[in-house]
Amino acid sequence: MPELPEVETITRQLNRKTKGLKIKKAWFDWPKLLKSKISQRKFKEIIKGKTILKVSRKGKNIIINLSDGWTCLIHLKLTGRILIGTEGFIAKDPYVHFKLELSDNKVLALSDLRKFAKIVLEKTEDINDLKEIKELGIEPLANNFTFQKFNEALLKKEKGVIKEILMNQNIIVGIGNIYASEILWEAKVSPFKQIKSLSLEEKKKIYKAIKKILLKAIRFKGSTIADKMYRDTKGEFGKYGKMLQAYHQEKCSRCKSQIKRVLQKGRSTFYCSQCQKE
DNA sequence: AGGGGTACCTGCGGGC
DNA sequence: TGCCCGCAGGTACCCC
Repeated sequence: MPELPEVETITRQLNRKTKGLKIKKAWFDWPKLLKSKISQRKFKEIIKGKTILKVSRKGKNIIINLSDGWTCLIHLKLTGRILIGTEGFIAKDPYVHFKLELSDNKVLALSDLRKFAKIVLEKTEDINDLKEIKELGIEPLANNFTFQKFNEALLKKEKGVIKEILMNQNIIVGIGNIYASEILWEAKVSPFKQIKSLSLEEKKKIYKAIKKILLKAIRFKGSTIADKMYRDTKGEFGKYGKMLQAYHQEKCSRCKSQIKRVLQKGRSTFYCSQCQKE
């Protein structure tokens, strides 16, 4: 489900609503969610009484810095949600598998229909050595995300098509299946183009589209599409879902041609065959 | 080393 | 109605 705009929205809300609060108790009913080497019992023991110092994002990972040198990492995968509210509000969601009771008597919950989400508890000093963080590519919202940096990142790969490269978290972080299609539509570049065959002009258009699309999607609090799966921490929809130009669309708003759907590496790609010629 | 296939899960909508 | 199939916003791991 969540790509950079959704995770960024959730992270900002989490930081605003839970920074400085204490964790009274941890609860979960799906132990496979914990991917730490730490046991379930130990996890509960460690997290109890910790203060939430800061919540930030690295790629699609939510990073929760705790007191006493501990950090909790959450990845929402396809159907994960973070909800914050009263016990009554949380109880309305049938897929809650993890809860933190907070010192303001609100609950921070992780809901996940498909149970793919994961939680890792690690010493803060070791967090950057985790494989899910260590290998991450460039961050498109960072100040140092210049065209130069983007171009260098693309040079990491000699083979492969642009759509798959945009989704490769080891090259550039945060872009998933929806925004890859949206970015290439905006840039008017074919998703089938081999990385080596891209002109400088095309790479510049993709670079601009990445910044434009991701920032705009964040302004509208992410994309909720027809399945209504994505919600923010209040349970509200992301409004960018209604503004998508390619993903699950019928017609190109620029040239009125049919938007086509094709499988790439098992994932649906949407593109305009007129605007995005190879 | 890196690519392909598959596993991890549940639900929904469409076709027969 | 019911069953089977394909599809879903993402990795992670095994095998060659």
